[in-house]
Amino acid sequence: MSQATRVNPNQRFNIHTNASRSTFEEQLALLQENSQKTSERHRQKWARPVPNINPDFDPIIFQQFEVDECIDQSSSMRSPMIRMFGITEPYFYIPAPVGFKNDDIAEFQTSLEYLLQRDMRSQGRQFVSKIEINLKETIQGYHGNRKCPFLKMYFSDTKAMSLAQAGTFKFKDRPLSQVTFESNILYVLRFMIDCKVTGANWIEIPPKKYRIIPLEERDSHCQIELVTCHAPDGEWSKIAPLRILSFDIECAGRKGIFPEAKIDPVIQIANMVTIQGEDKPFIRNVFTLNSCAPIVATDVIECYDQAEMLQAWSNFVVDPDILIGYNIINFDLPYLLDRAHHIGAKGFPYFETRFSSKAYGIRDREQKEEVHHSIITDLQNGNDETRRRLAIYCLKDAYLPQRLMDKLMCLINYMEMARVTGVPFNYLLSRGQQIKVISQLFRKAFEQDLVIPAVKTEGNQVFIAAFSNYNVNLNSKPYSLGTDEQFEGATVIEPEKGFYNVPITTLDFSSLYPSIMIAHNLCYTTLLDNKEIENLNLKAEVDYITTPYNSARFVKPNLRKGLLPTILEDLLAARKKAKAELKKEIDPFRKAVLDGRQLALKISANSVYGFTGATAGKLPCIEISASVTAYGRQMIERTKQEVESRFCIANGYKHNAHVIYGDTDSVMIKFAAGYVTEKFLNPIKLEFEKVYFPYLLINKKRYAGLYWTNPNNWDKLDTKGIETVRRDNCLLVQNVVETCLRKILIDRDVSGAEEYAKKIISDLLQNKIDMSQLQPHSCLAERMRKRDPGSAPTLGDRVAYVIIKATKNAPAYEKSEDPIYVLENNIPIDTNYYLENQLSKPLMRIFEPILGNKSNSLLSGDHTRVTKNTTPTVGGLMKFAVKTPTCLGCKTPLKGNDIPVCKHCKPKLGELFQKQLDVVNSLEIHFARLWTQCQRCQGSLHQDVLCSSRDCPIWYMRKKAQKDVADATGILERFNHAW
DNA sequence: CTACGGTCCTAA
DNA sequence: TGAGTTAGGACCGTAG
Repeated sequence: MSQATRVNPNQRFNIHTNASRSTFEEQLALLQENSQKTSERHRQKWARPVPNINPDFDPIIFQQFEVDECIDQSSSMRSPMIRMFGITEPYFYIPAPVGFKNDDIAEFQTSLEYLLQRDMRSQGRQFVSKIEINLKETIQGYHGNRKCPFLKMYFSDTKAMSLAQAGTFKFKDRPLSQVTFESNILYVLRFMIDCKVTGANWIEIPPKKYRIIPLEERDSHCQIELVTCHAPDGEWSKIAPLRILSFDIECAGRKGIFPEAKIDPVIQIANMVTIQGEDKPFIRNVFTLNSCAPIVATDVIECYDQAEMLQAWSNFVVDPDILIGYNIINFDLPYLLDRAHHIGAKGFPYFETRFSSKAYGIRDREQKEEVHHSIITDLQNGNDETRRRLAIYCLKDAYLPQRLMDKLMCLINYMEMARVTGVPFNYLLSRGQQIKVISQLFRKAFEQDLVIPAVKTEGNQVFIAAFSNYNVNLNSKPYSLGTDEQFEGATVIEPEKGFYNVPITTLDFSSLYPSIMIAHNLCYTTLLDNKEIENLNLKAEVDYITTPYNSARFVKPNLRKGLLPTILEDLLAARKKAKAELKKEIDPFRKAVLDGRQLALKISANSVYGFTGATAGKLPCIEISASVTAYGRQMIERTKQEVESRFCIANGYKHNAHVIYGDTDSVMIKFAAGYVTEKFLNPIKLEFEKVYFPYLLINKKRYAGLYWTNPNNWDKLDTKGIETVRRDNCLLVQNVVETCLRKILIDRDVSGAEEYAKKIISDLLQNKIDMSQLQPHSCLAERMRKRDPGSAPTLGDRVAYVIIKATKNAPAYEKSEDPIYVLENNIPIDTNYYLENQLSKPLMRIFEPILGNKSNSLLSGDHTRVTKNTTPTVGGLMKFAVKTPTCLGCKTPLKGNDIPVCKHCKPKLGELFQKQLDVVNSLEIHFARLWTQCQRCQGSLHQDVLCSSRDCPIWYMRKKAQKDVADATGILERFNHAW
């Protein structure tokens, strides 16, 4: 097939896209009245070439990204339809009653149909399409590999199906099994599994198997009957040239009030469209309300009416595959939709159906540099030059190449995940981990004629499906796990805390839990109970194993190879393959794809264990998960023993090995004092792949060390669980701890680290630490700071705050204050609080193992006795205290602000004036420098600074510098009264 | 003052 | 058709 016949992925929206394209063109004519040239350029750029394909000769090949479910309105059946793929009918299974024959189907179907029509309150329609008998096996438990008859029941719609599966079945007045099979799987996923479609794979529709639907028939039935689904390997692991629309909006908020869609207009929308794989955007434009001066390499679309602008934009957004932008899910998109609704802009319904109903997105907590709301309005209300400045700002937010690249890599990882697990792309964003395991489980089960029960949970007790065909107790049997109980997890070896200035060897099991499941054949399909052991006359150790968890028993692979072990083997093998290919690959983009793939495979393998242990989940099996962890505990314990008993002086080695720590699947080993000899290295060469040297072991799950994988260079500073990797600490703590660790572990300079820590403490007590460093820096705080109408923090949100001085033992809520307020009102920060409550403990934890008792001097030395230039305060009353003016020479209180000095200091007036002038000058220089820095960050030296991001450290410094200048100038002015 | 439970985040 | 697991440190507020 030729390149020309390959169709863009969005061809899947044939019906809708064509429809919108016609209105798009209509509305373009409208737009042209305003800006003919520009819109013409747009149309040419945006519109995907309508491919000239002939259904008789050309196949359609595309990478599908979305599979969804809708009702086919045109069909008299109102059939459910998977868009672009065709029609499939939902179904589920129940075990057939004993003795059920093909002849019984008609009678059964009639009775079921009757019940459904009654319950659906619809007499004329047929709900049960078909019932057939299939030989299947339940996934739950080993039953001697016997297949049994199941009734596969097809329905005309999903609602009827869910009604049927919730009801009680009867046949010839005998109640049937309450347990249904495969009735609780998402319809879309069901379809994909049955058709062997995986997320983001390539679909090929051969010639003559489709037809191009004329516009006037665009709602009619899709005629595609046969498609080829390419498994995502080799050639078909490629990625379609996606169109990525990156955009940003600006709203004209009222002064000091967060913009609300009902009131405040959208004034600009900047857009960039990039094709994946190309480094420059091929469309760069900005829609502006009112006139706007030209911008280089950018189409400026001037609109003179709010509704017109929104319409023009919604028409512009015909066909992107991916939308990105700062917080567009939570702010930009909802705002646009609300606004369009409010002002009655036309053309949004289409837009709405595509982007609002399924609003899902990759969580994006980046901080946008904000233009202050009041400034936006001023710029908007200015002339076309000021609006141009705003537009440039808006464009800058829409396009950041690095961000684009990051998002793309992220996208690739997701895509690989979709392909590996088989779920549609959007599930990865909107669903959890379970669905991925379910998808794989159903796929593999399908191949082996296994059916999966829809388990019912009652409280915390999970009931296994039980039914007559297997002669298992018809009354459901609860798991051995009682209500509220948790199963035991992994072992964490008690750490021998301390600083190790010797190489610490680490051994770890790769993919421990998956390997355990494979090695011991742990699976739903291999789990045994007493009854089956008796029935099938199975022999312990010969036919089955008993795990260390409550004597759970599983048959050996020769009787039946478990489904989970098969899935895991496939995943691990695929990962091995991906890693091998990754090693050979040179092209960076394909490298990233492969890396994403191997990562996806690893995560997939690891989440199988979690799935079996999810008591509130779809198919929990504590026998499996608890056996896995029980084996794991045995293994780590044994590893410790083996290492210590084998590598010891008694066995002819030079040193005794000693396990100083271990967690779940790893052990850290110290080989006595000093170095490790060559002779000793040899026999366990492979295991020396990873070494920490030096190594600081602080506590369980808390350590840091220099990580080596080859003897010549260290790879990285690895820190686990320490403040540096935790997001709930303020920046000051993170930075200090990080720097101290680097100095100690990399530079091996303990005293340098001490000095550094002392300097920081001294700076802190002298108020020299910038405020942005003192704010809690958790992701919750960021979430709270998101642009959010009404902007009042909801319960549970964390607010940006700093701790200020208040009366001793004042409750925390009296001591915390908004940083902006603090800055503007000169409220003293409680530096001691930060030292005692935030900095001291983390620092002590690091220095204590190295310095012992000496480390106390860090917190009590001379550096802590600096003069504190803060005003003493009395709680909240401080706000009302009137500051008494003092003499600028000797600080004696004065009667009024009119004079600068007392009479004793009057002779020094000139000298004091000069001094103050110097102060003002140097502060102004400092301020100017920060100003320039902000301008540089903004990308231009010729404009005012618009940024007021609360996260930017420079911003706080600048704000503080500005205030310092103002204060110093105020003092200077007092001299005016003297002459 | 300590003990304890709740919250948050991380290790694996 | 809502949700992977357990172990565990650090911190905070409160009960006693």
